[in-house]
Amino acid sequence: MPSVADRVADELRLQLAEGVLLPGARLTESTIAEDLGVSRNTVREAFAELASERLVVRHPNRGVFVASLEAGDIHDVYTVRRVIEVSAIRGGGTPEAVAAVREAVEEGKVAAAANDDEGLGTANQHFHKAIVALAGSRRLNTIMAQVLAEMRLFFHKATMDAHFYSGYLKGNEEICVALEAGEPDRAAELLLAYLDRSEEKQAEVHGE
Amino acid sequence: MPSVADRVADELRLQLAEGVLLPGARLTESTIAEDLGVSRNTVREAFAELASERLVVRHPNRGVFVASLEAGDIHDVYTVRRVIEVSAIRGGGTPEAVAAVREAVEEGKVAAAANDDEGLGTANQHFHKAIVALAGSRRLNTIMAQVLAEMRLFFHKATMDAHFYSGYLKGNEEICVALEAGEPDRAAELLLAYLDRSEEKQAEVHGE
DNA sequence: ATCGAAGGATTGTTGAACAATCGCTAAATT
DNA sequence: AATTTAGCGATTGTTCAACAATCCTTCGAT
Repeated sequence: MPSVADRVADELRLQLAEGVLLPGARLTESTIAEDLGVSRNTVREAFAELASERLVVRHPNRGVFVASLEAGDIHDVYTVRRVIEVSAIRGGGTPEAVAAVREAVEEGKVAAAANDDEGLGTANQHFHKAIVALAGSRRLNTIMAQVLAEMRLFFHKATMDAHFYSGYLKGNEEICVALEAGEPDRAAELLLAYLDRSEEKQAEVHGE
Repeated sequence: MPSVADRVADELRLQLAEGVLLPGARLTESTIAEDLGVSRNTVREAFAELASERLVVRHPNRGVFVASLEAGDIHDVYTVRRVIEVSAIRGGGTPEAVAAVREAVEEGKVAAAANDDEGLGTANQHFHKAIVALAGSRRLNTIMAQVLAEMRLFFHKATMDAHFYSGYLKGNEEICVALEAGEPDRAAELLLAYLDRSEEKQAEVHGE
């Protein structure tokens, strides 16, 4: 039974992920409390949760705002991803963990066949989540989950075209094959190149 | 102007770091509110902050308890450290960042000369913080800070002897030298060995 | 001894209140 | 006219008091 504060946080997370709440938007305690039919205090607890995930930033005495990533933040996020994902993949991982990676790749193929852009995006996230899971660390998994949630925030502004995603799809397949072939170092190289390309694209789309 | 909730969180963090509050101990909202002269609601917000840092765990409807690391958690924490620290040191880092590593090493020497065990411990933490800072990522820095805070929690139970720390001291010096010599890969090897040794020791001290 | 039913304590949540602070507007000063 | 100042309104930060929900324990019944 999740607490009310958790449900509020979930609802807000959803709205953030779906782009209902755009970066920079202000979240007023009272209106959210009314909208969701909860107390202001409960909203406050939810805010604390979201703030700890960097999805939202608190300006003391001014309110909380949907986090918006600056150019520097994009590089920072990709630095984290390079460090974590590349290390995780270098370790190889258990057969089950590798199977999960494969599963994410297939999920992407299905979405691509169905022309489901939304599904392609989530499949891609599942792929990277599975990559990190190779390390078998609970803490790394949650760290990665937070980074991915943070990235979803500006994916909306950057709404990349379908070709972009299908490019990812092919790359993921290659990485997965290298992994399955027992060549984690090669997989790591491919992943690294992928991340560099992705960051470049993001920086480009995100302006200046 | 830190908010009251922040100050409460700071105070609790302090007590956690100093071992006033031992792992597994229960934190009752009302008593803490009284002790610190704040509202129960404010204590609640502080708890949310600490929980997000894993210093404390919430058992729904039961209360919050000082986090206590199980054997599995120790391995997990060291996995995170291996991934982040080794990657960070492999990148080499800017001269200023390397200088910060050197500074932490010297800090340790001073503490050792003064027979200051406490100081030796914090110098060691500064060293690893500086290692991660080589990557130049704000996010990685805060992640590392949290991991170190988490580790401080069970350092008390494990109160390692002075010889243990002085062994660290020598290792840190070697790593630093390798870094300064422009051999980050060798530094990474040393660091990795260090972390493995450290984990082993921790697991040993922590029982079973 | 086992099981189950009160009882007490603590958390989860609400609602209302008030001080502190911020941003804005309009008046006042130069 | 431009800039400073003063005041106003709105929102946050914090407290307090209450109550429902939940858990742990104790006590009693079988």
